[in-house]
Amino acid sequence: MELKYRALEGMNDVLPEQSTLWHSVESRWREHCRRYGYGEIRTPILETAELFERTVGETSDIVSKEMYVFQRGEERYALKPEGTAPVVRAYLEHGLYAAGSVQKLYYITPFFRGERPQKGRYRQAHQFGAEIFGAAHPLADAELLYMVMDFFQSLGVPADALELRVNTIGCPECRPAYREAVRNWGRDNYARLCKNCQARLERNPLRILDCKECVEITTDAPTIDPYLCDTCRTHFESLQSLLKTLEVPYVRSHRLVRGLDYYTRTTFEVVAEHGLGSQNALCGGGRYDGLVEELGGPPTPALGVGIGVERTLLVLQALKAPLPQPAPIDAFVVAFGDAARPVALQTAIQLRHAGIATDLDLEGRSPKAQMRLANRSGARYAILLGDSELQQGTASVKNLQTHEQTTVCQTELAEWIKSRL
RNA sequence: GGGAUCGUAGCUCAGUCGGUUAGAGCGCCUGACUGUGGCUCAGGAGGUCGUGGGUUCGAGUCCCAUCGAUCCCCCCA
Repeated sequence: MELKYRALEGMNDVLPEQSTLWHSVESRWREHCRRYGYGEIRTPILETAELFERTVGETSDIVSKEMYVFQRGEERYALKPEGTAPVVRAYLEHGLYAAGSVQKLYYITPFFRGERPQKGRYRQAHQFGAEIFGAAHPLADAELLYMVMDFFQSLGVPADALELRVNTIGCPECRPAYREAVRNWGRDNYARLCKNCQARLERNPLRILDCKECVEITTDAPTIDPYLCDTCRTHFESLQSLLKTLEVPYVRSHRLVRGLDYYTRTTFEVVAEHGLGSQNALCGGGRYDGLVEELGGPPTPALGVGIGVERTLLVLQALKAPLPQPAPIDAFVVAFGDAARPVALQTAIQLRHAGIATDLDLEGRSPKAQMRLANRSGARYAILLGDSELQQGTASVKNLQTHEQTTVCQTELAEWIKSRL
């Protein structure tokens, strides 16, 4: 069949078979966040493009070449390319800082990036997010990291299938000096750097550390530790000590600098060994202590995480975890003869009102075909209605597993089935 | 944005050296059984071989272009 319309490149439909899995992971996330004291926030898919240009950064790949932007009238809009900026915007817009103390917000959102699709990377993807506002203490970092690893464990992903990578990238106090140091090192080693990194040198030298092509060369690049200010160093040290106390395994990754401009101090990601191909980061996040103020709010320390839903699903799939099956219906109503068809519909509705998942043939099919449908539906009971049942005000109820058949008064039908499910 | 591989029925795939009317399994529909499913048997529907062009007496098969899918680089969830 030649298709006139198909889903756009990198955009996927989730069919009923798959959506059962989505539901189970989504509800797992909701329950998990509830236990950790989070409230849900939902923000629009569309924001003014400027929000992301200001926060994610004009030079970042996400904004400069992947963001879906369009104009309508005077306003430039963007489909959200990530989850944090809109939440910060909403946090300010609704004065959530006025509630005092710490605010914890979680969400499930689609996001959009115009990249070439590959395994684990799509143009519309979905993200579980969690953000903490107003907590400067490393306790917040530790709790967030623990929560993330705890989430994967609750999904049945064994700890040794994952690697938590943690780093600090300093703050506006101490990072400039480090950035200069990396830049100077880069100038000294200019000829050895790849083309990309030569360009990065002036614009965003820290990203050189993240370059796969230059891995060999950057092993002797300066590390941030000697440059960290007292506050940043203490923060990072106590986070690491807390992780040890909580027995969260992690590795220090000097290369983890992240591609979004708003990060300060703690950055982290979780990579999976199996199931993800080359896009192996399951989640990423960090601290963004300057972002709220940058958007015109009061100085507010904050941090957050984004977990890729599709990638999580791929990892689960690779683990061969048993797929959650959609719950079958409870009853299937079969009409023998045309006179019974309206009664069958009424009966189905009556059972549904009683909370019994019920279906029936909607094509006027033969009894035999209806029985086939009943069998295929997975229903426990077939409710058979024919002339004789209609006359007596009864229904023949057939248990499709045991083949047992009983006559039940139509008025007692719902109760009879309910008590047996 | 660059690259590699792949496009035959709803799905998974055969299809020889270029040769007559396009094949299987699964799934779907009907019947055997006029009011009773699964199993079995019999029959049936379903294809512009992704699309367009070219080579040839002849193209699913060879060539070119194009669209799409998958994966990789880049980047990131």
